[in-house]
Amino acid sequence: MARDPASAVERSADPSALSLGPLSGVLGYHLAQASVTTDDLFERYIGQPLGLRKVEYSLLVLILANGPLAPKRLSKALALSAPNLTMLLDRLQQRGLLSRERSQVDRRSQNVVLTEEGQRIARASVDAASPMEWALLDRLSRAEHAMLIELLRKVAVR
Amino acid sequence: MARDPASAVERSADPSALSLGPLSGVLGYHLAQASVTTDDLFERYIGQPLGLRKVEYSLLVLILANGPLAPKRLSKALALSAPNLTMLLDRLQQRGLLSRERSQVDRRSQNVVLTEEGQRIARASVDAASPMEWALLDRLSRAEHAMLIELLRKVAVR
DNA sequence: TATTGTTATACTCTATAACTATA
DNA sequence: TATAGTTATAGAGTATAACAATA
Repeated sequence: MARDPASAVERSADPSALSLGPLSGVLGYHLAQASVTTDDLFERYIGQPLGLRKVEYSLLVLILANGPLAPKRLSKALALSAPNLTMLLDRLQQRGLLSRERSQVDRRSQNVVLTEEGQRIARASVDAASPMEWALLDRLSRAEHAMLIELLRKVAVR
Repeated sequence: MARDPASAVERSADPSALSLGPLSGVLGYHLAQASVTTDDLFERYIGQPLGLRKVEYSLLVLILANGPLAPKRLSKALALSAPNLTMLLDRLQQRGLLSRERSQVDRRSQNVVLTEEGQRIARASVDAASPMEWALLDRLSRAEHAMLIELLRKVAVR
C-alpha cells in the first residue's frame, strides 16, 4: 500500500512502540490485533463464566435465533468444515445443550435442536454479550462501534 | 446490545442466509468473519507464493521496518507468548531468513537480524501486500479501507 | 452420481510450567 | 530476586481424505 493514506500516518507516542512500517496498511494485521482485545473480552464475559468457546457461543446463538438448523447451514454460516462441526456438535450434545434429529423430509440431513439447558445457556450468553460490548465503549463511541461492524460486514461478504 | 442500532438492522437479501440475531451487534463475531476473507487473500497473495504464515510475515516485516530487534519487543508487539516466538524464530532461522546475536549490552537479550535472503523475502512480501489490499477495493472504497483500519487500531490499544 | 454427515488422522497454533543464564 | 530466552508438554483449532447412508 505504498500510496495508501493509512501507511503515510506513523504514530509513535510511546517510543518503545515499534514502527509498523508497511504493516500499517494491511487490514488482516489490524484484524488480528483487534481480535486480541475482543478475544480477551469474550473470555472474561462469556467464555469463562459460561464455559463456552467462541464458536460454541456462535453456534448456540445462531440456533436460538433461527430455530432448529441443519449442520450444513451452520457450517456455511460460520465457515466451519464439516468434520470440525461434527466434533463441536458432539461436544455440545454430550453436555446436554442440544440434540440432533434426522429430518423427515430428507433423511440424509438433520436438525440441531437446543435443549432446555441449551436455551438457558444461549440466553445467558446473549445477556452477557451486552456488557461485553459496552466494555468497548471506552475506545469506541457507539457510532464508531456501529460503523466498524458495518465495514466488517462488507469485508466478510462471501 | 439490545438497544444498539446495529442489531436493529436485519438484512436478508438471500433467504437461505441465517439471521444473526443478537450476534449482529457483537464485534468479535464480525472480526472473525472478516478474517475469513483476509486470511484467504493472505494465503493467495503471500502465504502460498512465499511460503510464509501470517505471523512469520508480520515478524519479517517488523524487523525489516525497525532493524534488529530483541525477541522481547517482537513478542510484545505481536502478542505472542515467549515459547511460541522461540519456535517461530527457530524455524525462520533454520530456513536461513534470520540470525540471532547476543546483545553486548545485556547478555541475556539478543538481537534478531534478517539475513540477505530474509530481507529479500521480507521485501517480496511487502510488495505482494499491495495487490492483496487492492483486492479488497471491490468491497470497500479506499476511504472505507482507511477508516476501517483506523477503527481497528482503537480497538487494538493495549 | 451427488449430497449429508461421520470417522480417522495429522498439522498448526497457543498456553503453561519448569528450566538456564544473566542481571 | 527479576528478566530474557528456552525446553517440554498438552490442549485447542483446523484441514484432508476416506467412508456410510440417502437422494
